Amino acid sequence: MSSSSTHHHTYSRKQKSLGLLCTKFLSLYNKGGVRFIGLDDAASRLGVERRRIYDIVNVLESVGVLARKAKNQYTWKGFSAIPAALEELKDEGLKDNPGSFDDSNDSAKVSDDEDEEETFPNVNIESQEDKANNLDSTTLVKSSKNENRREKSLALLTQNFVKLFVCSNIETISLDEAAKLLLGNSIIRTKVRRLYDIANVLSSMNLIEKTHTKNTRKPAFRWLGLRGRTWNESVDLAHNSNVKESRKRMFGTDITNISFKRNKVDLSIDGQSPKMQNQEENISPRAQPEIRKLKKDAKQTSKNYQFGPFAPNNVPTVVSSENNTAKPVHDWDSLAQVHRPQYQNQALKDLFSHYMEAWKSWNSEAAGKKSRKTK
DNA sequence: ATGTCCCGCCATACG
DNA sequence: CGTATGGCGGGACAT
Repeated sequence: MSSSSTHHHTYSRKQKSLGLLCTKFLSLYNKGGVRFIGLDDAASRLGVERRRIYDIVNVLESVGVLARKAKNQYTWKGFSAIPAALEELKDEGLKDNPGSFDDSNDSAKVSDDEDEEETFPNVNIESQEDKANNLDSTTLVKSSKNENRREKSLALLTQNFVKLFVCSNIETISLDEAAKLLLGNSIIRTKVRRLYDIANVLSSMNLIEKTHTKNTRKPAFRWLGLRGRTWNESVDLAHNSNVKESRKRMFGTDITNISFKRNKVDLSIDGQSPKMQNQEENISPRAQPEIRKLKKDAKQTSKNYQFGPFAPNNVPTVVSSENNTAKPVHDWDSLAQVHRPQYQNQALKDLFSHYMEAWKSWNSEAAGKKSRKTK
């Protein structure tokens, strides 16, 4: 395989990005009727290696869009499952963070802040059977390993990343900051890299959007959440597909690449898949049957508790101010402004304390760079 | 130079 | 053992 290659430099990184791949994945399986998703099928259809599918699937599962069913098999839950998933992550996040032994404000900031400051991201693994375990050592060991494994999984990182937004009033955050907040056991650098992956797929779902910090400095991501979009099974996907991509180097004649592997195109599960999606991701549906202008959009600034877009259980009549063709109308922006960045609970305060500490130390450490890990 | 992040080696988990 | 998962990070591409 490999095929000589290295010839046509039509190669463009963007075309192979995880985000775009995720968008394709989504549009491919969001078209009604899909219930099961085989990883092999997805991989061959999207023309990528299995490895990439794992990345996507893991984060999608973290937000409820997919659910693992069995080996090589996932169940499509749809965007409508997102609200519940976020809700769950939310109180899960608020619930944990026991603080272990921190009743008073964090005192002193450890002289040597190596890397092990974790305090927030704690998978609340209920130990309801921490004592009465008839489990043989094997199980214990395995469990321990799984835990350790899981500890650094993309899925967990994703959940914690999301919790960051959903549990606080943080609206925008840079990946560096996020990585520091979500310190685990891995080096910051590695974590940031993973965060890029996560951010990309989350972006393709429009749960977040790339921007820059308030200081108009470093790039960062802004939480969009459910906004007012119709996260329902019907239609809607609205991947912001900008057509302003005529930024080619060599020559952009086509997007041809992707070597359709055509591995095993069985498609047994897919009962019907007409013409499926067109070639491009730019579907420009914008159908929007009737755009009831409604009122001026009495934004739900009222009291949705704290985060507007949390549909309790149903799907409110949508408000969706379509967008798509061009720059999405961010009037959520103003909505976001309404939210006062005030911490409403102790947990968040703590979180921010640590955040500040980490930030400062990291900042002072500055470009410590070159961790030169003894290999 | 710094920010992104693709690619795929290879350790693990699983069967 | 073979196969399925998915950490992890070198280093290429973007800005």
